[in-house]
Amino acid sequence: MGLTIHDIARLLGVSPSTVSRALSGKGRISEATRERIRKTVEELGYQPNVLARALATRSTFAIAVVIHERHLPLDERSFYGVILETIEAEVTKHGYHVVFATLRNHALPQCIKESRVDGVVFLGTDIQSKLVEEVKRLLPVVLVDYHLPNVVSVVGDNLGGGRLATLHLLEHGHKRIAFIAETLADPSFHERFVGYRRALKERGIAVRKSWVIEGGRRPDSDRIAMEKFLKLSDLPTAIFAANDFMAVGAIRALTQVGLKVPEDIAVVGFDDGALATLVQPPLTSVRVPRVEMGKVAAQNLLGLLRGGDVPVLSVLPITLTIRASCGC
Amino acid sequence: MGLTIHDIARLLGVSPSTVSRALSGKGRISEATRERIRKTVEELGYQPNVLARALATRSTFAIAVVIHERHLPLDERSFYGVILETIEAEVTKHGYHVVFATLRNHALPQCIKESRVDGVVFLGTDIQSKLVEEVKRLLPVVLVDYHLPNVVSVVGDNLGGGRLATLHLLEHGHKRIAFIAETLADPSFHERFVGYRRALKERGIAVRKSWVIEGGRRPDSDRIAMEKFLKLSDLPTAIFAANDFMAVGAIRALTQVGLKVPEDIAVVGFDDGALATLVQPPLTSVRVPRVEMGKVAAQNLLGLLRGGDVPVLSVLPITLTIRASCGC
DNA sequence: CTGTTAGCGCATTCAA
DNA sequence: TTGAATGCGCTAACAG
Repeated sequence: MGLTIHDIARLLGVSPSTVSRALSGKGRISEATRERIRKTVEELGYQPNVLARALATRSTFAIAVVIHERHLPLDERSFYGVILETIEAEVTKHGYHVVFATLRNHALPQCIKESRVDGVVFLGTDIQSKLVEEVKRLLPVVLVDYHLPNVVSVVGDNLGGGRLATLHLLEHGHKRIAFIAETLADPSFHERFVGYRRALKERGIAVRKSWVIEGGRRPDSDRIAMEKFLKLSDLPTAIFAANDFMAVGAIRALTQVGLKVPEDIAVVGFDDGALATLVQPPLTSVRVPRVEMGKVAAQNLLGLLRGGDVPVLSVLPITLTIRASCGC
Repeated sequence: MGLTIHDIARLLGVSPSTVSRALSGKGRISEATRERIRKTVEELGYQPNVLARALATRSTFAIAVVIHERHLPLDERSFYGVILETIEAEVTKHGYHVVFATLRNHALPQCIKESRVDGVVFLGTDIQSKLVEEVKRLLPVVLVDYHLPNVVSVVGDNLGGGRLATLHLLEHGHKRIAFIAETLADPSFHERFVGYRRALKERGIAVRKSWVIEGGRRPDSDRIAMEKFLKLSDLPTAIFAANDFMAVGAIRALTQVGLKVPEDIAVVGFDDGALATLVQPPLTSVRVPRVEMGKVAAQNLLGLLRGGDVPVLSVLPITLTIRASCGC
C-alpha cells in the first residue's frame, strides 16, 4: 500500500519501466535484473496498483456475473448460488475477479456501462436479446442456463432430461403421467416439457392437456399446482415435476391426503439438488450439472477474453439420479 | 466508450476541469455552464471512466463480499445467497458495486490485497481474528452472522432465539427436549445451544448431555445425528434443531421409523427459510432476519465509508414462526 | 467562477 | 537490454 513501481526502481537503481517489464513478463529483460527485481518485490510485499494498470492497459481483470431479478431471491430454491461460486473459483485461478450484479428492469447493469469488467456472464432466463446484443457489442458475453443465437451459451440438456425422466416412469409401467411446473413460460421448464411430450409420443401415448399443470410464478406454486392435480377426476399414477421444488411440494401434498409415494403415485423431479435427499421418500431426480455449467461458462468466457474460439452452444449431458420416489 | 472529458470540454469550449466539476458536483460552478455540460453529457451518452477516476481519487466505489469456503457450497442449505443479494441491492442504490470473493485457506482475498475495493463484508463464521485485524488496518470491515470485539458486526439474536424456541416447547408441556446441531464448534450453533440451556435452567430442568447431539460437519449430518437420537434408551418428546436442515432431517427420520410429528415428538427448527414450508408437517422455526442482516450490514459499511459512526454490534431481533411441527 | 498545471501508478512507445 | 518520454482519463491545487 503506497509502494509504487518507482520506489522499487529507485531502490535498485533501475528505471520504472524496467521494473514494469520484469513484472509483466513482456519485453526483453536480462534474467539477472529480473531476478533482482522479483526478489525485492517479494521482500517488500509490493502490490501493483490494479487501477493504474487497468487504466493503462484497458483491462480490469474482472468479470461480471449478472442475475436477472426474476430469479431472486437467491434462497433455498435457487441453484444459481452454486454457479456463481463455481465461476468465482474458476476465474480466480486465472487472476480474475467477480463483480456480482442484478439485472433490474432490463437495464444495462452499471458495472457494464462503466466498463468495470472485461466480460459478462448472464445467469438465467428472461434476458431480452436486445439487451444481450447491446452488451455483446461492448464485451464478451456468456449465457448460462439460457441460450440465444450467436451468443456463447451453456445449458443443461433440459429436453433430454425431460425425456429421460418420462421414459423412466414409462418403464415403470406408468401410462398416466402428469407434468407439473411453475410455468411453461420459463424456457427451461418448457424444454423439459417438450422432452416429456417427446417421450410420450415415442411410446404412442397422447398428451392430456389437463395433466399439464402450472402453478404460476409464486412462492406457493407447488400448492396451487397440486390443488389442481388433486381435483382431476381420473388421477394419473405418476408425476414428472419440472424441478425439485415442485416435486417436493407434490410429495407433501400427496402424503397429506393419504396417498403413498411411490406406491399410489410415483414422483420424479428435476435439478437433483440438496432438496432431493431432504424428503421422504428420497427423490428420483434429473441431475442438472450446475457445477459443470459454472465451470464451462467460466472457461468459455476466459477463452473469449483471450480472443480464442469458443463453442457457441454447450449442451451439458444430464443424468437421472435414481432414488425411491419413482418406485425403484 | 472512447468519449472522454476532454471531448466534451472541447465541444463546449470549456476546460476539462470545468466538466469534471460539473459532473462531480464539487467546487463552485455557475448553474448555466453546469446545465450546458449536463445536457451534452446526456445527449452524447458520455460515461466517465471509473478506472481513471478511481486512480485519481483512490476510491473504487466497490465493496467486497467475502464468504468463508467452509460455508460453501452456496446451495439449498445456505442462506448467504440472500444476504449477498440484499447487500448488492442496498449498496447499488448508493452507486457501489459488489465484488464477490471466497476466503480460501485463511488467505487475504486478492481483491483486498489489490485495493480493488473500498470496504469489506465478511459472511459467516470461522474467520480468524488475525485476518480480520489485518484487513481492518487496510479497509473498513463489517462482519455478518459472526462477531468479533471492536469490529462492526451484524448478527441475529441466536441466544435469544434458542431460548425462545426451547421455552415454546416447554410451554407445550415438554420436559424432555433434545438439542441437535451439525456442530457446536460453529459459534452460531453454540449460541443457540446456550439459549436452549438457559431456557431449561430457567425452568429448573437439567441439561442431559446425551440429549445434546452433533452430527458433524458433513452433508449427511442430519442422518448421523438422528441415528444417535433414535438409539437413546429414553427418547425425548421434543427436538430443538439448530437449523432447518437438521430439523427437516429429524422429521424425515422420525417419520421413517413410524413416529408422528408432532404427536409423538415435536420439532422446532431455526432459520425459517424456504425449507420450513417444504416439509410435512410445516416446520415451526426461529426466523433469522437474513434480509435485515444484509441491509444493516450494507448500511453500516456505507456508514463507515462515509466516515460516520456506526454501532459496533447490531443484534437483530428474532421471532418464532409457529407452524405445525411443534404441536400448535 | 473558470482555466492551467500537475499528478494518480503503470504500460509502452522510441532511442540509446 | 535498458532508460526517457508520453499517455491512459480524471481530479485537485493553484492561479487568475
